[in-house]
Amino acid sequence: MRVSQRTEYGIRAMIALARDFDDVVSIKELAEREAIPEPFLEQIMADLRRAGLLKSTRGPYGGYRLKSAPDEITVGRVMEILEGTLSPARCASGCARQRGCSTRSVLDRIERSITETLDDIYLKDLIGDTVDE
Amino acid sequence: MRVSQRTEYGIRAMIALARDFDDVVSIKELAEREAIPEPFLEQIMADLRRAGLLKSTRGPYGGYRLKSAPDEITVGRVMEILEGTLSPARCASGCARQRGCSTRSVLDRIERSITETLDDIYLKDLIGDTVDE
DNA sequence: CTTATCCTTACTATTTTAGTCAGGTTTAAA
DNA sequence: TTTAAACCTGACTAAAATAGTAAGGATAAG
Ligand code: FES
Ligand code: FES
Repeated sequence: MRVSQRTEYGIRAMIALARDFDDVVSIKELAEREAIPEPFLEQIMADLRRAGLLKSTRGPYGGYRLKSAPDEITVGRVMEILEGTLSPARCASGCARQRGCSTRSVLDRIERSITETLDDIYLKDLIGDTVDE
Repeated sequence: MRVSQRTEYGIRAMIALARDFDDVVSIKELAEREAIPEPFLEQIMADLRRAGLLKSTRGPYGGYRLKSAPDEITVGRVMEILEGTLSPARCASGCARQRGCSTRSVLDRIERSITETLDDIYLKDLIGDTVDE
């Protein structure tokens, strides 16, 4: 049940952008600062942009910035995008046997508690911390 | 962040044994009933036994049974054994940068809420459900 | 003694994750 | 208007984790 490296990188990048909310930061810069492989980060940022969390500017002096303020973006949303879902279940949410499936009822409870926890943590709450890796 | 097949099988097997608390059930029987590959289940059961959740009897008419009553075993304990840990963090709990690591603080919060949730669910609470796969 | 069962270790195959690469598109600035 | 710095995309490869298999030994009932 570990979180993927991809997600971890994404969270770190988002926190870094939250700290630098007024600036546009390039992937190159961000990758260096956070010690993340540049082309890998590029993919991650593209996903976060497509999901509507970032806006990008192309060309020289271009880069990324948060689309909303750090106190409007939850870690839950970031993780949901990067992990695909926050549910630990192995079968789709519309599974026919869902009703009455013991394992599923347990996994659904886990999902609810994760969601509740993460929807309460905003990027803003994390920018005070000193290390991000 | 999905749970492994191994863990899912393990939970199902434990629930099945909870239903049949008075009997000794062989792996063969259990594997058939729950549609789990027999030699794979064998490994899983051995882990649960080594961790102290099951007791086994060898030889003909042998098999497994729960070591404690279904109202004394939590799903949290079962999952902890099968997953190794309930923490989604990628680095060990003694990581040097743990203090002040933003990502870690988020992952630790997730772990706490998962643990709280799962330590409240006993096998007993699940034996009423009709389907287990 | 034979057979059913657990027990252990080692192996293989499959799937997922992590990361790379190549080449295209946009845009600021010289 | 050319150049270069950035984003953008999709396909590819490598590594790691997971799922599952195989082989053979140990124990105990009948
Ligand atoms: S098998 Fe799909 S919900 Fe349990
Ligand atoms: S790097 Fe180990 S706790 Fe964050």
